[in-house]
Amino acid sequence: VPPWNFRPPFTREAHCAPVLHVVCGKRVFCDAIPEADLRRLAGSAVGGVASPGTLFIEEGDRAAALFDITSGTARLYKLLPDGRRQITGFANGGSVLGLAVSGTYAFSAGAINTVRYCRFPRDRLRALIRDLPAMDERLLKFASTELAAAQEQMLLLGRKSARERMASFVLTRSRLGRHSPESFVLPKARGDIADYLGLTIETVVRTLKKLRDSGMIEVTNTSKMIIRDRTSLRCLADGSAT
Amino acid sequence: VPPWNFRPPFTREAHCAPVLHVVCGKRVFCDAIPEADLRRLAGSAVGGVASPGTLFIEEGDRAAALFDITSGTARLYKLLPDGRRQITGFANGGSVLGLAVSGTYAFSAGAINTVRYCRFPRDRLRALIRDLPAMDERLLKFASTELAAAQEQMLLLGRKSARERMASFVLTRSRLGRHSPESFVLPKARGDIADYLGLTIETVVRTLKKLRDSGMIEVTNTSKMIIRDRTSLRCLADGSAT
DNA sequence: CGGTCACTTGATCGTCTTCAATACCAGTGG
DNA sequence: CCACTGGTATTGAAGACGATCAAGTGACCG
Repeated sequence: VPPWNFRPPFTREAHCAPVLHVVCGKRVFCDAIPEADLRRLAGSAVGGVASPGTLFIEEGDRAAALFDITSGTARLYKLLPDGRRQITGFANGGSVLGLAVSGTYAFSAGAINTVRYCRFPRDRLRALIRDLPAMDERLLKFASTELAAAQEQMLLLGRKSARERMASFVLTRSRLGRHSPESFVLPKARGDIADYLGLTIETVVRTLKKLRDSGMIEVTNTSKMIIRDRTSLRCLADGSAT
Repeated sequence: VPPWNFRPPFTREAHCAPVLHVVCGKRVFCDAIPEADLRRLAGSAVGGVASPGTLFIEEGDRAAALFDITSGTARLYKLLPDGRRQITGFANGGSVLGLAVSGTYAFSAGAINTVRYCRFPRDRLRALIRDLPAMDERLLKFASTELAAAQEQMLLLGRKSARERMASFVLTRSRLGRHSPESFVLPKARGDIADYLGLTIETVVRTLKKLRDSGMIEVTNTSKMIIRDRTSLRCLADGSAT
C-alpha cells in the first residue's frame, strides 16, 4: 500500500453554533433566506461533525444529501485505483458539497481538521429550492465560482512548472488567510499540497526551499510562512518570470 | 450523462434555425420556458456566428453577455503570458458560456468549426432568470455537470501519464459521438488535443501511435479513429493497467 | 510547381519522479 | 530522563518520461 494517504494534523476547538446558524452556513444560504423559511429548512437538515482525518463523502456513493460546511477545512479529492490522488480543492465554511447531477458524488471529501457541516436530504432540498429562487441563485453563483477556480487549476496542472505552481498556491492561500496578508498558516500537510498541485512531496519540499533561497518567502514552521517578495511571486505564478 | 451532448454538435450543413430556436438552444433553455416567456426572451437575445478560427469570447473582458451555443464546436482555454495554452473544455450545441460571477470572462472561447450562438445581455437575463426559476435550475445543473467534468480533468492533468490521458480522451470522445460508438471523428487538431491534455503535439502523436501499435485503436485519417479494444483502453484510462 | 501548414519522426535534454537514507518531533513507557 | 516508535519532513542520487529542438513528410492551394 503506497503512502499516498491522509493525515490527521492539528485539531481545532471549533465552537458549535446554534442550529439555525449551522443550517445556513452564512455565506451560501442565510443571506438569501427569510427567517420563516430558514426555520422550515432547519426542520429537514441534520448537523454533523467529521473529526480530523475522517472521510465524510465518498466518491461514487449515492448523492443522497447536500453538505453545507460551517467550519473547518476539508480536502476534496479523486483517487485512481492504484492510489494516486488528486485533490481538486479545499472546502471551508460556506462551501457547498454534493451538487452532483449524476446521482453519485463525483469526489471524496475528508476532514483536515474538525469539520462541522449540515446535511440536507436532496429530495427535500429540491422542493425547497423551488420555493426559494434566491437560494437557487446562490447555488449557481457558488458553482460558477468553483468552476472558474477549477479552470484556473487546470491551467496550473496542465501548463505550469513546479515553481510556478507553488508560487500560485502560496499566493492564493495568502489571499484567503485572515491574518496579515504577508504572513499566514496553511493547515495542510506536504502531502496535501503535493496532491493538490499534481507533484510529489519531495518536489514540494525542494521547490519551497528554492523559493525560500531566492528570498520570495520565508518558512518558519513547516506550515507557517511569510511572503517576502509578493511581486516576484506574482510574476512567477503568472508565468512571466525569466 | 450530460444533456448537451445528445445534440448533433457537428452539423456541417449549418442550417440556420428560426430565431426562437436559436434563442433557446433546445436542451438548456427551451424545455424549461413557456412559449410566452420564450418570445419575451427572444426580444433581448441576439444571434451570432463565429467562423472557424475566430475568437468570440476573450478572457478578462467584461462579461456583458451569456452565450448559448446552438451548433458547432468551440475550444475554451486560458493562456499564460508566454503563450502556453490550456484548453479547459470544448463547447457544443447546448453549452452555456459566460457564467462568470467575477464580472469578467474566466476563459477565452474560439470557434473550431462554424459556431452559431445566441447572446443574452447579462442585465436583462438576470431579470428573466428571476421570472423563470426553472431556467435557473437548468443553469445550475449545467454548472454542476461542468464542475464534475472539470474535476475529472484535474485528475487527468495532475496524475495520469500521457498514455492514460490519451486513452481517457479517446473514450470520452467516443461516448459523445453520434456514430457507432466504436468509430468516430474528432474535429480537433493535434494542437487542440495536446493543449487539452496538457501535453505537446509531438507527445500526442507518439502516444497515439503507441496505442495503435498495441492494437487498442486504429487511426485512419488524422482525425478519424476506430476503437479496437475498448476494455484495454478503459483499463488504461482508469490507471489500472500494467 | 513553390509555398504554407499540419502532422510525423528522430535525437537530445531537463524536470520531476523514484528510490533510499536521514533528520525531526510528539507521544509513550521503561 | 531518555531510548523507542510511528509518522512526517528533508536531502541526495539515479532514472524516466515527456519536452525541446531539428529535420522530414504529405496535403492543399495559389
